[in-house]
Amino acid sequence: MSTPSLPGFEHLLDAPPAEPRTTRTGPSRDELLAGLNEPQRAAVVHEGAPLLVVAGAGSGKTRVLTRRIAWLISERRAHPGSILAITFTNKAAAEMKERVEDLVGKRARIMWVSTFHSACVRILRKEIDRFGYKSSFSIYDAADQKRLMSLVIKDLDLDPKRFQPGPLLHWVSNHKNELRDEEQAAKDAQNKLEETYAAAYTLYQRRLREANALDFDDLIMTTVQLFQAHPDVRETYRRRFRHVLVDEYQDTNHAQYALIHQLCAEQVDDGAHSGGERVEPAELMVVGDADQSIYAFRGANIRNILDFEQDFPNATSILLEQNYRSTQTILTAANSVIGHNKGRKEKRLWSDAGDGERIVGYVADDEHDEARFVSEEIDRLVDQGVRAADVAVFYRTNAQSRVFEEVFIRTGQPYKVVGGVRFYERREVRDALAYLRLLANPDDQVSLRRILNTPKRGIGDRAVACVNALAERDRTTFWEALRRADEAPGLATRSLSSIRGFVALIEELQSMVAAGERADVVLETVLARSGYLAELEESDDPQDATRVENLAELVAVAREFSDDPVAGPSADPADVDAGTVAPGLTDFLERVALVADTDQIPESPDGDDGGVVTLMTLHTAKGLEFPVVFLTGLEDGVFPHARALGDQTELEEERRLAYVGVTRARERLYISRAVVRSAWGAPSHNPGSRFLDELPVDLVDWRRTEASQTRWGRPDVASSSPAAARLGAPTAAGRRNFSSAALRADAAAKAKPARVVPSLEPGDRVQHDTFGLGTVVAVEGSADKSVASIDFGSDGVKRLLLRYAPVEKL
DNA sequence: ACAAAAATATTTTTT
DNA sequence: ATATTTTTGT
Repeated sequence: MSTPSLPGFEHLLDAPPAEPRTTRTGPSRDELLAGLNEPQRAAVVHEGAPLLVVAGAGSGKTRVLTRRIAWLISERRAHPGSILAITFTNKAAAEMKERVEDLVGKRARIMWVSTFHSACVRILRKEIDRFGYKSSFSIYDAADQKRLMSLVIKDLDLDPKRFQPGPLLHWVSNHKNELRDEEQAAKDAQNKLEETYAAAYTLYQRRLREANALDFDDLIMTTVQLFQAHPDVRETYRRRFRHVLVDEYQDTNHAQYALIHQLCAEQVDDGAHSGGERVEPAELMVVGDADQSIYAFRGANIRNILDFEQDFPNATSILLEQNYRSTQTILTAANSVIGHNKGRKEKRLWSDAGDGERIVGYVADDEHDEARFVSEEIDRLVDQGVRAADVAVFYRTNAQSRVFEEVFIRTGQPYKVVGGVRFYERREVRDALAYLRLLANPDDQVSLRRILNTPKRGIGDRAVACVNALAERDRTTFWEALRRADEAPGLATRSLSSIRGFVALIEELQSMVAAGERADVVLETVLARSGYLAELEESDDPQDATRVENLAELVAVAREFSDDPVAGPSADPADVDAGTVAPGLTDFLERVALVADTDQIPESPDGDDGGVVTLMTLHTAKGLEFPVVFLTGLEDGVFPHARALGDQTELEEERRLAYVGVTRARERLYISRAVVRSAWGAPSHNPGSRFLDELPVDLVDWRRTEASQTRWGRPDVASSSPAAARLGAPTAAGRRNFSSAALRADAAAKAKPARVVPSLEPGDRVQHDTFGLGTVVAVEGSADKSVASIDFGSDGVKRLLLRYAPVEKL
């Protein structure tokens, strides 16, 4: 047969397919099917037609997925490199990979197990040059998008009152999820307003392109477009992936659906010459549960799972209803709540684990009272021998975590907030990353402008405007214009020399990256040489101290990453496996962009200290399970969220969220609400959540009800009553600086020996790429750590790290 | 150009 | 109530 190039594993084509170890080092048939019930087994061994597995909560779908992959590899002799498994989070991907590896060994490593986004990035890094992007493209997250859109609004002179970045981006995102590009949006505009939106979309895309950047939604849409525009590329991947598995299928959006379809659907013969022989489509298995679809707000289309059988003709489906996680009490409650949704396919979870404990309910005076109840209850449970790590507290919105944190800090209960104020969204972290991104992609305008004057180096709005004018006049990038700032009309000399300093800094750092330096070393150098760290360290603001700690942690993350030989996701795993590709700066940035959760992962069960209590939103909780769960804030307006109250569709999504929450619990479930809750500023009085009424009455043991409370706003005479709190006596809470494990930045990062470190002595004349001619004043340090002070005349005396500085001895 | 003061948005949920 | 953005003052 003719062998078209399969990216990244040409070497495999030469080797005989049956490696000796496939004979019988792997698990036996029986091992792979052990402990599975009938439908689970059927799913594992299914062959051929597309398969939909409808997996109720706790029905062991992860097990089915991992066993199936192992089965494909060891029983059906599928090459691991021909398997693509899509999960919802990177964490889930890592876990799945690990479990499969446990079953079939190291060769599992070259499978593609990742999120849609990671998989697309991997494809795009390799192929996007066909669309005129550079492979070093940046990935813009929500904050970058917002910044860029703000610029667009300004450029288009739109009324900032009527056109705000948030709603605009939401609109754009919807279009991208539906695979509608800016041209189509413009064509479809029905009225003036939509025309304006489309115009913003168009300019936004142009700016992204100029910045050689893609936003989250682009990652998927662009991959789909790539496959459309270049059938040969699509064929490459169609041939490559013989088995495609998609988890959480109910949360896929249209673009993701289209991608799967491109890879797995029967090829419609367009009559034309597609060159080679037809490829059998990949075997597809999707797993999901329509009742757990909770991401419609970001474009997930529940129809993808409901219509699976139409979309993929002759598909079969398998239903998993037996639950291995929870007590029957919890399942009955869950079934009862979700049963209030209309038009769903009936599905009743059952368990043979017995009834277990009744659900405990509590009506609190206010959110503090609720938190206190939770905290005291956890104390009691711990006394009874429950481990703190087995307990989770769920809430609807991130803001609600605060009260719990306050109480836990006061009582000394160790806890961990998953998600929330994300590490990677802190200002200092974003600043540091902006430097790195600029180094990887000099066209990245958003990052460039973010750090241009951070720390303050005297490059103000005026200077930026001048440079920008130059860039526009000469149709170059902003960065290019910066480098040629001396040609910019109207630029103050002062600003010019600042800019030169900045350019020199970046260029030196770039040379470090070009030399293949480790991400952590680059990062440390950035922090030191930019003066960013120094500025924070000199400040008296106590917040800046935690910022320094956060940066130290970032360095630690980078170091850990650089030490991990299999970390690089952008490289093809086949390459990584061959040991040729070490994780680089780009890989690190990718990890950071695509992984939402660093503080993530609730404590692993090891250790003997009982671990920590986990706090998270209901959305984050999806896919997890805990022996004890507290479901808090069950009030109309909070959960279900106020915005959903008027809309039947949204209300049903909230109900599914409740269903997800309830089914996370294994043994004990607590539900609570507060009569009064203070939402940004003023307190508000919320009625109980309608979901509470949907629970079977006899399943809930109400410890305290509204009726048992005192009438006229005078609860028990305790110092902690709301009344007392209102009159001064502000709790000593103050500001909480819940810094995560402070990692000392005992720098001393060993640097690799570099090649040509010019040996200089005071008095030597040198040539610098940016500053021109200079005279060496002093040299400190030795070998590759040497720093020279060089007088560049009008540009002043610079201290340069010789290993990276673009200087030449004359 | 920068710091301080004032206005303004922000609270849905995330890759 | 807090964080961020914009305006004002030096």
